[in-house]
Amino acid sequence: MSSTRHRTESFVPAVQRELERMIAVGELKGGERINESALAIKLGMSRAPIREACRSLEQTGLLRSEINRGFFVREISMKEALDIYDLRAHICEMAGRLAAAAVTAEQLDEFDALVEQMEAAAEANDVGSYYPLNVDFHTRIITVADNHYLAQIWPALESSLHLFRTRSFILPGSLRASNYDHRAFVAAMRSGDAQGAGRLLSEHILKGKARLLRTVE
Amino acid sequence: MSSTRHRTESFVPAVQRELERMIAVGELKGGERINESALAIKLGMSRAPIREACRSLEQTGLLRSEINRGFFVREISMKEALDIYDLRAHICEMAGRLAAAAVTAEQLDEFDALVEQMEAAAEANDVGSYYPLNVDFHTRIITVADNHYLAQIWPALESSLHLFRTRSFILPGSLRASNYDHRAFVAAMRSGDAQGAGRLLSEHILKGKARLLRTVE
DNA sequence: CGGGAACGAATTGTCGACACTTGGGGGCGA
DNA sequence: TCGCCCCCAAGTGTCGACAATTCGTTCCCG
Repeated sequence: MSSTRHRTESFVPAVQRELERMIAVGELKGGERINESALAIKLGMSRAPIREACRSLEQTGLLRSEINRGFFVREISMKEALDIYDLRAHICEMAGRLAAAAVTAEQLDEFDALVEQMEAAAEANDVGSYYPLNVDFHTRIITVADNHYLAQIWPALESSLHLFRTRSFILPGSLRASNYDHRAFVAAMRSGDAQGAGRLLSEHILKGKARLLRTVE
Repeated sequence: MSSTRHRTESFVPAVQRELERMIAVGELKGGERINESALAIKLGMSRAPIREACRSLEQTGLLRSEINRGFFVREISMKEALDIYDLRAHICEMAGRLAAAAVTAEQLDEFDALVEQMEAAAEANDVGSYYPLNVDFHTRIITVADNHYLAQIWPALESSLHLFRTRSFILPGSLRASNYDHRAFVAAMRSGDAQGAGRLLSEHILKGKARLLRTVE
């Protein structure tokens, strides 16, 4: 992105990641407009790759576009956040089921390792460590499920929740409970209980939804 | 798109629709490369909006991009096609359930009207009429389900099947059977049986998958 | 003192140009 | 004859520019 590395990787994916990061971290807030020129200068490139990246993110639901006004960080209503949880839960039922049927012994060990890491983070109430591990855990399930289109739509559901400041909804006390679910899910996979694994994972998401609802009241 | 209508609608959505059409109709075939310059000339515009539209379609899964080689129409393997059916079926279970719970009397009548139109097309073995009606029917279910993210991911699943020449898989005889499912689904919605509606819709998709499988053997 | 039109700055949507990369064909050596 | 390398055409990735549009502000009129 700096200067003279030519044509070995397109700018577009980099911009895409950068925008996702800015949104996830809160540098860009819901409803805010993307200033293409300013971002282009900041990243040391022209507006063309910026706009292409924005088009991508528009399709994933992170941005929206208004004619002649450019791209805006999408704002997500409470209803939409709950919509996402419902859909994620339903999709996870399938993902968990497929993953349980396809998971290998090595993968199971990797899941165990992740759970242990999360356990440590949960004990320390270290949300900053827990969060990415949690994302990794769920992404890995999708990967193991081995359904191309499942993997394709997952990022949209995952990243859109960033619009809602997900982190603030992870109450310190809930980390342990959340990881308890993970452990149970892995156990179900290990025992070959596909149906159960799917159900557990779905319920796990719905608990997250319930936590969200509780924080609003 | 012609000449001097300025800035009342962006070119990008138009290009997007045009590319989708070309793919659906078969003017662009799986694996084929999008020649940006040629398409730009053909549509009477520069390459910028073309590329932005391609980025969008890349995200939806209709195109893929290779560094320094541009955009290609995505090819879809048999496994991926079956993946889509599985995912569609699972998602439709939810969509049907939600739709049944939210549908209004007027909407039910609209569904009935659609079913009648499809019935006529089925009787006449007119796949060309049946197909868009069928797409409309399912899209409408998603709309009625009223889950924003459900509606967002649906087009990707819907359009990706175009890559597989869906039409050829609609065997003449299957139109009636397919519409029989539609009728049963609407009936379930009307009777307020949300669970049943979801199940019926899911099974309806799985029958499509089964038909696809049968055509290969 | 308030509302609205008109001006100007800021920003988007699109364009044409250019450097670089890729793929293919012809020529050269073996 | 076969294989390799070089060169060239085709085409992408990115850039800078420009017209059209939006937004904020000022100014005018009531």
